[in-house]
Formats: sequence, C-alpha cells, structure tokens
Amino acid sequence: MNFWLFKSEPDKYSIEDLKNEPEHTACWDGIRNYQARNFLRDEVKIGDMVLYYHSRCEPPGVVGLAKVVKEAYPDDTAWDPKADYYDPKSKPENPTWVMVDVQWVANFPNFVSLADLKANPALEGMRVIMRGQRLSIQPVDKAHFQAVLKMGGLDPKSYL
DNA sequence: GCCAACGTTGGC
DNA sequence: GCCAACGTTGGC
Repeated sequence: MNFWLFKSEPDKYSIEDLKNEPEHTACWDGIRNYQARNFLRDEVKIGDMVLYYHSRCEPPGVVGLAKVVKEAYPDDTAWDPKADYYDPKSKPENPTWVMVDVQWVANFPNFVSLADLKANPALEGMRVIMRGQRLSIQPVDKAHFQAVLKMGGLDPKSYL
C-alpha cells in the first residue's frame, strides 16, 4: 500500500464536498501536471490512503483521510471544450490525462495546519512542507502518514 | 492581492 | 535544445 497527499482548494472542492457525494466517492479529475499524472497513472493503487489537504485558503492544512477506490482511467474533462480543465492536446483515442476515484474515510477530529506540520520534527523531509512544493499529488512516507494521522486525532491502527 | 517558485510554451 | 516570456500555484 502507498500513501499520498492530495491537494484541493476548498472553495472549489472541499472534503465536505467529497463526503457529500453518493457513497462518499468522486473522481479526482482536473490534474494537468505531468509529474502528478505519472503518480496517478503508475503508482496510485486501490486501497492506497490519502491525506486530504486544503490549499489556497486560510489556514492551509490536512483536514481528513480518504482512500483510493478506482485506479487510473482517462480524464474525460480534458476533451470537453466547456470544462474548466479542457486540454485540446488530449484526445479520447490517446488520453493525455488520467484520474482516479477516491472515497471519503474520515474528517480529522483535529485540523492539522501547514504550520503544525512544519513544527513537527518527525515530519522532516515531507514534501508538502518544503518551499515551493506545488505538486498536487504527493507521495508520503508511511511514518509521516502515521504521524499526521495521530496529529489529526485518528488512530493509525484503525485505518491502515 | 502580492509575489516567489515552478512548469510550460515557443521562437530561434 | 536553449532560455526568455508567460501562466499557475499557493503561502502569506
């Protein structure tokens, strides 16, 4: 099993939006960065666990836990001219972009802000706390993942 | 809203 | 293939 951090802007799609979906499940569409795409396509697997991170808000931080329920398949919003993430380079016969499905698992009893993450020495090296780290799909070390769950008030033994 | 950091584009 | 210009991300 792999561990991930997925960023989302809560104004656009928050963890509450995911929680309110049928079966708490939605497609994670709109990824238009090649490094993130490669993670989605090659390494994000069913059962992988995801830290749900709110970015571009005050304060940014990890708000909960989700899991992967469907592996990479073509992101059809890329060839819809009306979609926000339309990309004319991507075609149905040769899709450039992929998405996965994620399911809400839990909200953190305690919000874990970016400042909290930076203040925890156990999280040294975690990508999200590094300067200029814009990647919206990030791999997370298991030890880091467990530490963040604990900070959020969830028992890793119950979820991993 | 600002702006530094980063990714992408496109002329050469 | 280089790199300047441009667009986007995201913390602050």
